[in-house]
Amino acid sequence: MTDTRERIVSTSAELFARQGYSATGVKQIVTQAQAPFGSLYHFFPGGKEELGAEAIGVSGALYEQLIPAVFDPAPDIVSAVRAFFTGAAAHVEESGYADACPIATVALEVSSASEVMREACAEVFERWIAAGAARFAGAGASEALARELAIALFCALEGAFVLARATRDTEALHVAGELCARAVAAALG
Amino acid sequence: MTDTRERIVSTSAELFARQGYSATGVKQIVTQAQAPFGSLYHFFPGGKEELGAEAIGVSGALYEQLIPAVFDPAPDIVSAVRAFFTGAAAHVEESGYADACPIATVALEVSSASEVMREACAEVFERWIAAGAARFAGAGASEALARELAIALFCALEGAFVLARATRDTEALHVAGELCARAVAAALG
DNA sequence: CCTTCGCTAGATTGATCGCTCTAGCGATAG
DNA sequence: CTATCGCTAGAGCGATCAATCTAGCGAAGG
Repeated sequence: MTDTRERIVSTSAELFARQGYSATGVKQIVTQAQAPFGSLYHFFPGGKEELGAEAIGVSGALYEQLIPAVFDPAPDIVSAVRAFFTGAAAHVEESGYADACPIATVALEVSSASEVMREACAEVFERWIAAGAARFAGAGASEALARELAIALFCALEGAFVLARATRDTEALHVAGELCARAVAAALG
Repeated sequence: MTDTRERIVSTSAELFARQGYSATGVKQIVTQAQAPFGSLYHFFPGGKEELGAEAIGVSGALYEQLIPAVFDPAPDIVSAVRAFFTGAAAHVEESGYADACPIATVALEVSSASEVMREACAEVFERWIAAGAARFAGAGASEALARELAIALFCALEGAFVLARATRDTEALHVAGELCARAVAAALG
């Protein structure tokens, strides 16, 4: 029954994404995960911090799958970029502006508080950017340009998420997506 | 002696910016502000939430002043955009990656938890974007384009802040700034 | 059968949470 | 002088925090 451990991690990932790290209590996690309290500290002797770092990693791996899921079926890379933002906008709106980036909230919170958590977030972000850069490199960009485009796309998306959640409006996602699509077209056209 | 009230607000703004809303306790605020505990609830009967909303407003007004401070002395608007990002990068690095956007962390945290706080954050963001749009409109952009550019710039900056704080690296700020500068030049050139 | 051990189960710890309460200071007003 | 009132001052409230503790369940191995 490693089922319990998995349930704790995925519930943590969900709660951290919606409420942040500090606002989520370990008691809330085990309750919602329907897991015994003792199990949490059996699987994660390092406590909330160790659990948090793993939850970030799981969330990161899960969201990284969105890249091939959106880019593979797209006719070209510019369409893919556009589809990524419109898809994100739809998902944010459908969740009632609760689910945007599953890492960003925690990343900002722990940046000056927990080195372990900060590094976990940084690793996820780096992986996302590397995966994005690989796409742009595959579309003909030099290695340096591909990384720059991936970083720019990441920044536009994360920033738009912040604005979307605060204002309850997907306008920023559409504006940022359109601008990114045009920038990619200009750089690779 | 309205000095005490002011000290509570500015200390709150500082702590919320660095640690986030949930992780900052009211006791920590009054201790650091060297204010009596009772004064907090005298000035803010609504408690932490009322104080938080005001602190966000103060932070927002303070940071809005950076727009004229950077754009006014710049020779042209493209240089101003570039200077804004390099200035932000320098400030983030100097503070040991503690001070980036004073609102974003809180905005993400409270988005699904406190409507009062969420609206306070949204108002600040809207004000920033309106101020930015006014600059672009003054440089010849149509009203619609000016707003789009301001939103894009906001998103790029906020996203770069997220990445910078997580990775302890200003690369994203420089990449995003350069891309924004080029986008503005292309749109207004 | 019995021992071992991974895991469950939750009571309990001290600390801290946001907040309420009473008491009293000090300046102003009558 | 006394009364009023804005503000200071902090003790103390119940609740909740992350974390530790002991106790025991149940399947696997001998």
